[in-house]
Amino acid sequence: MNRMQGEITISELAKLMQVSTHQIRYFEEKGILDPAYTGENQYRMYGMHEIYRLAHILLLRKMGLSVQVIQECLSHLTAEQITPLFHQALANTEAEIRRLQENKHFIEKLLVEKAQISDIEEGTFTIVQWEALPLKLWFEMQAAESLNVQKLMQHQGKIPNLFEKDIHYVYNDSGRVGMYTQEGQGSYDLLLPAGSYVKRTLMVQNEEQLNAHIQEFYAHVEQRGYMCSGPLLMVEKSYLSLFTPDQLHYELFSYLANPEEVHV
DNA sequence: CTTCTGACA
DNA sequence: TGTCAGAA
Repeated sequence: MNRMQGEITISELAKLMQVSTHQIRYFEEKGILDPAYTGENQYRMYGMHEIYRLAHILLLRKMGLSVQVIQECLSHLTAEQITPLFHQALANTEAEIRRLQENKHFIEKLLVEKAQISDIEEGTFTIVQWEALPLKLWFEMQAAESLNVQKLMQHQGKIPNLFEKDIHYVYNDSGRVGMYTQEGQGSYDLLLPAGSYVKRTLMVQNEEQLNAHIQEFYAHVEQRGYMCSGPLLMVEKSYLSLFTPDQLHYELFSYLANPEEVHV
């Protein structure tokens, strides 16, 4: 009987616009959406005008604008003043899309690598073919050292999403080890040549086991009569521990000069 | 039964 | 942002 033109209650408005009643009251508190009037029992009532207004607020909010800015948009600002805000919103959502794409790629990579773990029996030696592998230097340290907290702190920030990446340890002859990541952006610090490589994948729980496996790798190479030259490459894939708690995943590679003489 | 306000995590 | 209590 008190409905003059078919106004609706806050919960009806909420359902209509797919938001919570709490949110509608919040907008009111922030001074961007007043009810058409408030009725006898203090109920807020809303009409078409408020519905359109709320629709606008929701659009602006989707663009990532703060309630503060929305307030200005809907009151003071001219079309010319609002336009740059939309350009900014466009740039922001493009950035967000890129972020989500990266996220997607990493998840896909995880699943591919997981499948490879299941495929290859632990501890097998294989021969693999590569295209040239460009690597970007992260930092260098002594071969006897390991990647510890201090090293991480010293060289933090240079590599975004470090723990989603394959960390390449390149042990050269001079007793130093270079820490590299795969950076495809054209510029690289080290180019591992295309060709055949002896490969050994392994899982360890601590550094002693890792060192043991490295010795074993050398021994195996020598015993089989492989002619290996160049640095030893060790690839750490820390994210694979997601599948096997307490186990660290590494791959050892060494360039193979005489692949034709090799018998499996 | 619905909404309001205020408080809290 | 969701939830909850107490009141209207």
